[in-house]
Amino acid sequence: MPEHIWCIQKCRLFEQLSEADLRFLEQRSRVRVFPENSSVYFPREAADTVMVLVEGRIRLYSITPDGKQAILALIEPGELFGELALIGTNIREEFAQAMGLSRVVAIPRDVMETVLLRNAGLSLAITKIVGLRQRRLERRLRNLLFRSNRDRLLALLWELMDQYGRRIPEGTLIDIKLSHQDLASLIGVTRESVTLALGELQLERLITVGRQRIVVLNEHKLALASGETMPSVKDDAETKVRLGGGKH
Amino acid sequence: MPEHIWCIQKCRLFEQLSEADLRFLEQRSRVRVFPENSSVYFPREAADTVMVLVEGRIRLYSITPDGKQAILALIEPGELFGELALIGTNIREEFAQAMGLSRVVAIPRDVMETVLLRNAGLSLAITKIVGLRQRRLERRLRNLLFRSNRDRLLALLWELMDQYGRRIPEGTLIDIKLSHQDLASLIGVTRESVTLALGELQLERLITVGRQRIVVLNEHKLALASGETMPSVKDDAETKVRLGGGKH
DNA sequence: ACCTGTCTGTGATACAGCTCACATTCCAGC
DNA sequence: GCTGGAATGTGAGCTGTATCACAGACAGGT
Repeated sequence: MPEHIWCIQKCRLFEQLSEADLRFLEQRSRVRVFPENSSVYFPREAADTVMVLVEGRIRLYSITPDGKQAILALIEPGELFGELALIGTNIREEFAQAMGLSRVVAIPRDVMETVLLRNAGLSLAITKIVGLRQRRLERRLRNLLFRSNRDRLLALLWELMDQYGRRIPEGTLIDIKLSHQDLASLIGVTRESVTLALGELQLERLITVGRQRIVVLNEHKLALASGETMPSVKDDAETKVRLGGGKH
Repeated sequence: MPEHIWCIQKCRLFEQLSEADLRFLEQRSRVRVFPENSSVYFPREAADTVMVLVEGRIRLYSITPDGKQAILALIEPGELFGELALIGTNIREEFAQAMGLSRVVAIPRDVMETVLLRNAGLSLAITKIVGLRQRRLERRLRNLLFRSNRDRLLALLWELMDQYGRRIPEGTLIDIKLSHQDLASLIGVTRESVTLALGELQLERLITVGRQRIVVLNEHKLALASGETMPSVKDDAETKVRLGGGKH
């Protein structure tokens, strides 16, 4: 009962649960610790637990046929992952790897389901979380489709700034250690291309780069460049019909 | 009370609701009909309703800065969409367009939330649906990252076969009308490239193509080619560590 | 049966990005 | 402090795709 409860309570998700439910969860779930770079789960492994990350950072990725790593998501403390165990899926589809020493609570599927059925509020909260993740995915998707190498990187920086940005005197520090290779794996380009593009952006005074360290000098310009601030819409019927090459 | 109830009940999602809740939903939501190619909603529009598609088909897409259409998802009857209204988001981020004459039930956010809070079961069901959609998105993401034009198309065909496949004598018909342009918009390549690649696949006797009509001749070969059947895992510690260019 | 607009097919050309092959810099751990 | 491995920087090809510019085929409406 000691750290379990602490871990679970720490996650704001569960704070609305009753004492009884908390204890129930606590008894049935297990805390596991993963050293840096160790694997939390693999594709094809049985997916019978939902995971909550307590501390550390998890990288979800898959491997393309030609051996390249494609990062699907980075999980932060307090976040849920492997939650697809909740839906019927019985095997995992990606790799999950600890990026630093990580502590994880694993909740069996049926336990989670029971608690959810008893707590409509929690259920709703989870729906919202999954929904949020979905929105992130959709954004990423549209930032990959049809976009140049450079634009993908800009969009990624924008996203990262949103999530990990921390104000410092010079500008906004992206407060997470990612190698060029990691960035590349996030947007589906080669490591060399990232190096190149980062160099260019630095020349343009948009950012400054150091080893695993990026500072955004001008948020506004980045926003513009990444196309993330939607243009002030002035869409009359005309515009709509012409847009895109599709059939309209 | 006439067709409303009918529409809502038809959607299996809601079949577990009590009479009272059904009536509540029915009173507060509105049915709307959209002619072919009309818009259901736009980016930046207020997102205060969750939509359920009763009949027709909806295309969710966004427009890239250089005017290309990127299709995020196709919605089928019985499916939920615009569900991000449920989470805090207050504006839509994509275009929703009717691909054929479509009938939609629009449920105000607060109504939906009320019903969800009263029905943990429904809540769980929705979580599962959103989860499913998420899995689709993740698959798509990894099928775009690092993959050649041809492989993207193969992966897409596989996905479409899964979803719209119908057995006919010659093989499996992909039972949905999509132009080459549509396919292109789904995988982020040009229309010409799709035409080319489809031609190749036809030469290889993998598929036969007609106007807005694709028949998969050999599912098994397609599965292999699309890389969707994971290779029989034989991952010892060795393999794991080397895989991908990342830092391990 | 027309005929108009959408869909499809095909080439010539340009260029962005990948590949491969290194040199260099940095940091962590002994 | 060294020093080995990871992270970064840079260049010379090559190749896959986008672009552009058409021409033909089909479908649905009048």
